[in-house]
Amino acid sequence: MMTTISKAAGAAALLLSWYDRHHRDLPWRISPVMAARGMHPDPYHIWLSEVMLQQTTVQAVKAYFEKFRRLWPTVADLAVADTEEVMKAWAGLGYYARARNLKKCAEAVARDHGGRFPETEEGLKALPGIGDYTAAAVAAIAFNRQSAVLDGNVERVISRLHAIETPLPAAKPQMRMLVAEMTPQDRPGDFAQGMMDLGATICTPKRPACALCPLNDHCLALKTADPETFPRKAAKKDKPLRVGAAFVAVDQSGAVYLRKRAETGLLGGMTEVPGTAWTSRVDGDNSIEAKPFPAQWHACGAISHVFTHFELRLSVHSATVARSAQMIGSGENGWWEPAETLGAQALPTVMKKAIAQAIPHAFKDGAEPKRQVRKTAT
DNA sequence: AATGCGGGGGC
DNA sequence: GCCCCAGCATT
Repeated sequence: MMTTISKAAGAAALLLSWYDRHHRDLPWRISPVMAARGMHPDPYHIWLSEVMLQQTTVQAVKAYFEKFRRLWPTVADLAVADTEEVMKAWAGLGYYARARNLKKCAEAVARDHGGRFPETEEGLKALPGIGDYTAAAVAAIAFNRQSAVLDGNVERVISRLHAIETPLPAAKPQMRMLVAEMTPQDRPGDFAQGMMDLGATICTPKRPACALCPLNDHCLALKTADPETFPRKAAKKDKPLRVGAAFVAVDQSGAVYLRKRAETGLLGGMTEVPGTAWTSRVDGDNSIEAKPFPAQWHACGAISHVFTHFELRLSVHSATVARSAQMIGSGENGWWEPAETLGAQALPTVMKKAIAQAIPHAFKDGAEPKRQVRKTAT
């Protein structure tokens, strides 16, 4: 047992040394050099970046992080922000429950904790949108706590170091124990970030650069097996296909008719154009009752979009509609959005695709997804 | 323990 | 195409 502990401590020292030399420069990060001069990370920045980084790449997060920091410089600013403005700023980043919980969390910190984040894992995890990973990461990075930080990168590194045969997610408790054993009392935050940087740049899913790895002499998978085959994972299910129709109504000024989706579920709280339900049946056609206005609707192709658990194909229809036109059905909570401000709405990517399909120049400055030229929805 | 929940980049 | 990404909430 003592041998195991010493080995872990030696590996941790190597990892920290590597991090000092090879860490990435990120907008929310205090470099080891600056930390040595007494600089501390802002817990608000660490929390904000960690929530954005949940299942999201560093590259995608950078611009959003800067935008949020500019719009809401402190957690108090975010706590009093308009939720709709937060959804607009988050649009395109995905997993929109994160944005709703981000706002709730900021409110809870302001209301229940005097505007300061709790410094313990337990206290952090009690907040909306903060789970095992984020609580440990914020505690370690922002508050120098010796927390075991386990994300997808660390899972890969640990599974290879120990050649863990148990597939994920069953192996997580064992991995967490091994990370806890390896996490140093000194600089736990840098250790966590170092492990994640290692997983992102050296210990990669495909073709890991083992020759450059500071831990290669400790890696059981490298000695006895093929590191690339770790971590073991349960087989994943196939994605079903769903189909539907979307209706892009444009008035004489170029404004587009939009409406708000339900607060919960898929794309919860985000903005959309009217459309049919998305069904798994390819034969049915319920597009008639979903048209928002009586008009000369004309089919203008289809778009395809892949979500986490299904693929969607939407046939897109467009029409020019007088703003005074009689609506079909009732209970619509929609509005006419001017063309100039379309790009600033809380439109998820699939909706931008649909609008761009109907109005090729609807979005300027690269906000426009690639126009898809598919002719049918099947 | 399993499922729902976005979007983009790498290969 | 497939895989993965600094996961969380809910059942």
